[in-house]
Amino acid sequence: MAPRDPLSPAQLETYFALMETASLLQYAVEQQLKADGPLSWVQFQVLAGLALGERPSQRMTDIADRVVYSRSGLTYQARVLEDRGLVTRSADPDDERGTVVAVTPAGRALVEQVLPGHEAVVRRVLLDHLDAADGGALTRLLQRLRDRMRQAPPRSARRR
Amino acid sequence: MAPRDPLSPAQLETYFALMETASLLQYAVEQQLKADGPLSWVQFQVLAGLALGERPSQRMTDIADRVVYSRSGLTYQARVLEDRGLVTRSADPDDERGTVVAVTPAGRALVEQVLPGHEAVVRRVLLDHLDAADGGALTRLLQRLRDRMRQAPPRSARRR
DNA sequence: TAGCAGTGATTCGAATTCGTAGCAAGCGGC
DNA sequence: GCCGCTTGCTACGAATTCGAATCACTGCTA
Repeated sequence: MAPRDPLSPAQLETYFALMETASLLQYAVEQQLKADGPLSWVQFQVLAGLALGERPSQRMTDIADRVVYSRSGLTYQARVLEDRGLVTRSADPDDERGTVVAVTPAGRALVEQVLPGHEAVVRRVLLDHLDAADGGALTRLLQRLRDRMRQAPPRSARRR
Repeated sequence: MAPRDPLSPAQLETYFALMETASLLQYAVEQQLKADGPLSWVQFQVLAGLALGERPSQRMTDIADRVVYSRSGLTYQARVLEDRGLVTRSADPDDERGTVVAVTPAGRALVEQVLPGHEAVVRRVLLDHLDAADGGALTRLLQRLRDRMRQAPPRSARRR
């Protein structure tokens, strides 16, 4: 990690404003998820990724990388979600080491249940402060940043 | 929380891209802070806010709101930082209920020690992907969002 | 095809995070 | 000046989070 010149105040501000905005938004949606689910933020991310995404079942490590979480932490959460009947875990037929997590109908139903209130919070806290042009610009910038960051080895790739 | 229409895919993408970008960036800087401090993300935020900001001593609740953290969680972290000699805690002379946290010289030294490597990570993961125009646009948008979100009652204001 | 490094997941223990309850001090109305 | 309510912080218990160690299975290579 070769240190170069210090960051300018404007650069530091980009960084801090990003982290601060995300923290405030996350706290706001967590309140809603707890009240309407209850679901934690990570539980919502896991469930929503399965229920709303392309693939209704995914492997543990893929989920952990998607939500930027430790694999052991995801094991814990997967058990919690399974105990609540929101997902199932089964051995991957293609690779006996792997575990495939799949949403259940109850899991889908819970996502549908919390989603309207969730979207309302996102609208109120985030989207209502962006007009169409700003929203588009912000989304493009963030998408590009996310895609670049995803180029790096995922969290699960740490040495052992 | 009156639900209105569902969000468009583009709107959902704004939301998820923001949260995902922040998560990836946070994970990256946490690795550096752990290696060079060691400091956790919240510890760094607390210390850096005191060492680099305007006010080198702040009240517990103000710090908790600034870093979007629970007050009891901040009590724990303040004790940890105090035990390591990085901050001091003392009664607020103006309000005997209050506790004022102040960085020590050792705390400042530690921030100075981790900062170059920290900035290098921020540069590599975030800033290197933004040219001047994009960085400026992103910063302006995020600053405005953050300021709007800060208009809402802070986390410490929850009912008891 | 036996050996073995690599990968997927879980277990375990330690550290942390949070909400609630409780304590102490301020503040307003009377 | 006193009571009742609020506010600032900490104590406590329960839940969660993480990394390291471990177990099981894959697939490469000699």
